[in-house]
Amino acid sequence: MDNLTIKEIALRAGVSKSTVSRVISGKGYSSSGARDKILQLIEELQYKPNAVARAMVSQRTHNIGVLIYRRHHPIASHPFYGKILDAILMTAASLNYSVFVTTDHEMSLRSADYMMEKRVDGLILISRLQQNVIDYITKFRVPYVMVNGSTEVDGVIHIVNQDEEGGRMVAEHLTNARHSRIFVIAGPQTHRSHNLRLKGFINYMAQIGIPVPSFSVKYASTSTFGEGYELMSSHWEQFREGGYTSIFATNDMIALGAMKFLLEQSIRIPDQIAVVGFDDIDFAAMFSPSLTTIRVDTEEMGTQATILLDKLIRQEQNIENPKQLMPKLIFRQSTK
Amino acid sequence: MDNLTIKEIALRAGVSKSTVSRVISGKGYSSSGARDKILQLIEELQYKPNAVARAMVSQRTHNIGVLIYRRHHPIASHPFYGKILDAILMTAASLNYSVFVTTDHEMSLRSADYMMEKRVDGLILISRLQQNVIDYITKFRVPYVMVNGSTEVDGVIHIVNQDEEGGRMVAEHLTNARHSRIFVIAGPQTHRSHNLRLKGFINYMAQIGIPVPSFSVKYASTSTFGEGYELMSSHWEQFREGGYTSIFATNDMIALGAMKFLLEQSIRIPDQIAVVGFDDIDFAAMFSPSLTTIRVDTEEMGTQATILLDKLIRQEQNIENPKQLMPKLIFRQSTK
DNA sequence: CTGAAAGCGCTTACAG
DNA sequence: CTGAAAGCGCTTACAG
Repeated sequence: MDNLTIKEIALRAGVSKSTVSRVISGKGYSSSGARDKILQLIEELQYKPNAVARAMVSQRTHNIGVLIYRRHHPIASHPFYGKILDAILMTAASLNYSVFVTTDHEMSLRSADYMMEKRVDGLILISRLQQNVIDYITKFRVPYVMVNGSTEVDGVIHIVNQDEEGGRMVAEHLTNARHSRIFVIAGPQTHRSHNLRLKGFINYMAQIGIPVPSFSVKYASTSTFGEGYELMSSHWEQFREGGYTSIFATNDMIALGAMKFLLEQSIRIPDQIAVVGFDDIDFAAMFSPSLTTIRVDTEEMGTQATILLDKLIRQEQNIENPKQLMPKLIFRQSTK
Repeated sequence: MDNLTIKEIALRAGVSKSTVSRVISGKGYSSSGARDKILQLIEELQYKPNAVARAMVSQRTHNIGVLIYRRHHPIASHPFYGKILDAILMTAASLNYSVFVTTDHEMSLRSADYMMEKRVDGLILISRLQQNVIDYITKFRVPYVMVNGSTEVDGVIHIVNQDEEGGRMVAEHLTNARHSRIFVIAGPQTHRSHNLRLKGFINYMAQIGIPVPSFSVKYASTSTFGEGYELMSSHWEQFREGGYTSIFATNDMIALGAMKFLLEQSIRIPDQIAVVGFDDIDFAAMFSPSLTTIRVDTEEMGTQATILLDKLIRQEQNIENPKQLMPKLIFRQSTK
């Protein structure tokens, strides 16, 4: 059995390819006699229209590409970006798109190149995309949306969390619980979200008259578990002498790394030290003690991104830039 | 600027489309004069060949599809399958394939359908695919490989871990540390890996004369953290009265859930109870205490799968069925 | 209601 | 070394 084409169906049904095409698409007229026979043949022979040929003529592939940039290894399996990807996958399926997933470590233009050749209908760019990539993609006039990117680009749909507000929430939560000596571990400040989370936190503290001294803030070069552990370990002396009673880390991975170190020192959390993270990755709830954190609605991010991209692709008018997502405090054992 | 095609390049270079096509592909002759001019034009105009048109004529899309089945939500972000996916993504890129990622909750044929229409060059099927899906895919003669599937199908390349051997390793590790009262929490036995892990464990115990009584084995209906926690909680009385000194769970998620419960009861791990999991997901090392487990080489699984699929696609002769991957004991705090 | 023809953007023999 | 022609599997006006 060779590739089954519309031609074969037409032959067997004793009609022309045009007629077959019409009944498949449901557009244009067809006699019920022809229709029944063709439909039956399709069922019987399990004919599937060739999407490649369709894309060729319609100039629409019904494919979208997801480009995720991460310097380090885990990508799809990343506890935060993976969630966004999952939501994209679900939503894309419901809108009848297939999705190409591409990861890029070097942020070379190579992965973008692929997408251009494949002629995807649109692109979702996740995480810290560099300007040259954005320029490049723009040049090809492919519709795209950004999710949790590091930069704001004019006129580009960019789906982000209200990170500054989240930072404020942390400060509020901790100070309400009478903490005033708070140690901060901040992720890479080149990334929009880490930067704003820290900013929101610091501003609130200043406002209520408990300014955060700069020596209380340590900067991590990567937002990883290992880095959280290391930073906590290397500043342990300073921490004890400083009389800190709590820690805010600008993401859960860093917070969890720090907690691991504390637990190994037999510190009781939250009795001796309270800890707050940010993101609400799955592990945050599973860790023991579970981690109080600020939930970022990753599902909504992925869903929104896909829906908006679809609108862009269909050239819908008046697409409004999405509102920034509102984060939410998740109160767990680490501050209870 | 409209879509830039080979026709436009030919026009500007003052040659025919055939010639342009030849210099792009590098096949066939071309005068260096023509070549230089064409190459320059391509560079200047940033021409990208349309992959859809290419696929149309070559009957090769250079796309592969990854089909992951999970009954419950997390898919790409799954700590185990996500890792396999990452490895596939990396390897596929190096072999010049783009990858469609599809997830399916209902294991309907719908997602398989998409793949057939898109005419992917091949498919990677992950996790518990049902027979009807396999039959369906087989009918379309699309090359495919299975990874960590639940069933063995004759003549199908199936990449799996030596789970039975892994189960044996756990038994050996625990008994070497003088544990004889071992409580077992086993994941769904319909899944090949959970089944074999348990089997390997039980057989070894029987061999060395410490048979595992059936009341010491509890079955989880899903292999999740929540289920591990619940099972531990609901059998806590029995556990204490049984004088157990250790736990083996057939995957890390279950083990971690059980540990979380134990820690909440202020049990000291491993002093009072030792715990061993299986998989070595990232979180196993991060948990406090870190979890002793059997590492499954997910990276190798994904890499192998992709390489073998590529061979299948290129119709290479004598492709040998891959050896089952050897697992490895990772000795951590939970049994130290 | 239906068929012939042209075309989507490429590649691949085949002449020259 | 190069160009004209046919074809990959569809869809879409356009006649009839």
